Amino acid sequence: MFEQLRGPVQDLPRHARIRRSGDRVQGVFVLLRGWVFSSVELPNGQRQILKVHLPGDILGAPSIVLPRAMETLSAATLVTVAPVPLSAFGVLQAEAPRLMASLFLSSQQERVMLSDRLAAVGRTPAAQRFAALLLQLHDRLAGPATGTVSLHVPLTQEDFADLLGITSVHVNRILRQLLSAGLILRRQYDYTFDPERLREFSGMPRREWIRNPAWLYPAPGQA
Amino acid sequence: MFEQLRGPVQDLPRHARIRRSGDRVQGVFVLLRGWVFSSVELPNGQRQILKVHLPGDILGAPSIVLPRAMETLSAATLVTVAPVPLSAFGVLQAEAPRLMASLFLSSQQERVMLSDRLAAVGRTPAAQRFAALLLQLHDRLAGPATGTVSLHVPLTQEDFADLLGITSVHVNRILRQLLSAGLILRRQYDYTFDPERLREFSGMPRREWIRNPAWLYPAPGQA
DNA sequence: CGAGTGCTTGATGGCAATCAAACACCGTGG
DNA sequence: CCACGGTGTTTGATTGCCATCAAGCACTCG
Repeated sequence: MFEQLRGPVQDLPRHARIRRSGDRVQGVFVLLRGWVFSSVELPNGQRQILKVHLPGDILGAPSIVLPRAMETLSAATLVTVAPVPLSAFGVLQAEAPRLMASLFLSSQQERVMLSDRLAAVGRTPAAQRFAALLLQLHDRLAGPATGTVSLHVPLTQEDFADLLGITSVHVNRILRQLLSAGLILRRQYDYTFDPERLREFSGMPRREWIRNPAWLYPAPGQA
Repeated sequence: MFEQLRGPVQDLPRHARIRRSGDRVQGVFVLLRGWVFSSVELPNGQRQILKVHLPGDILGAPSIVLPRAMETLSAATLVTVAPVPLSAFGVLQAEAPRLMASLFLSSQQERVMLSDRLAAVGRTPAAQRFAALLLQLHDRLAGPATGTVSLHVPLTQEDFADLLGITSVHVNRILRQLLSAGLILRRQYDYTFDPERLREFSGMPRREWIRNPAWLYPAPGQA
């Protein structure tokens, strides 16, 4: 559906700004390839990364209720994105109400993830948040798994710092702490760990998601 | 619309749990009177309050994508609430697509507010977050104002602590710091301050909201 | 009038920030 | 070919925000 409504595809290098905080909101973007950060910049020059977006994600949706964008969208890797104008939502709303309901649901899912982050940043030490971040990335990239897993995470320690709400110096100390505790292994940007042990350490609950709620898909096959 | 779909009204005393984290999700609630906290509980027994809900708010919406509730809903004051079953969303989706789109928008607004909180908790000292909290409550209760304003906030310092992600002891020290700096006045649970000065101190941007986006309400009067 | 709740203040300690300085790696240009 | 700046990583020393522990006070309520 979005494919018909979206604009021309663009390739952008790492560190490129797809949209800056404060820009007039023209619409949203669809991420087709690569990783994108959505972040907030603070008056003192620091930034807090709100979310790492993976391919398939819709970028910049929260700002559709604002005249000027709240978040900066920046390319964490080489990326491919496509713009989607605001008018697309008008089309969806009129012609695909069920898809609109499904967008509503996915934004609730985003609220759950943001809430978990808020609780973690407010209440748990940085080492546990780092563990939780690795786990969450693995879940989103590969789904639940058992036994030791490997994960390629093309993020610098500076990126981790902005995600976790700490400094890059401290990221390094924590990483070293997890390495010497044997909780993770690392070679370059490849991380290896046991999800079970890491989850226990992180203290984060495992979340199950309802994919097709009964109220939206009344009886399988009738749709 | 919700009035037709909701269940019987209930009155609950302060500290009552409307729904506990982990409960099976039956639906959402509408808050008719009083203040309600939605909070997450952590393994170590601490809690992080995600949001203070004011009358008119929908409670527990994020958990509709989960089999078991993520947030605990607890009464901050004497409250009146009414349950809304999940099936109500099916009715809305089928019969009131525009209302569904409007729910989608308000959940984006919640994402913006959560994002601001996340950035604040991750990146700013507690005194500034306290200032931001007072401002946000004032904006939601009374709308933008100029000159000195007064605000009744029926929250204990323990409540503030769980909202800000600090301890109640530290809330007290920060409150005293703001008082002696002349940024706020307080008598009992009534706070008086100058929004301009407090906003400058807090470092939070002022947010404008789009109420009726063109794509949802194409031409004023046609709807 | 004792128990509970909420507020206040002091002393001490820890997690993480800040400041500082190397080191490795890489692409560029003289 | 090597010098060079830029980016990213690593480690040490010091500082500061906030947690923790502790204790006292005010107020309300059964």
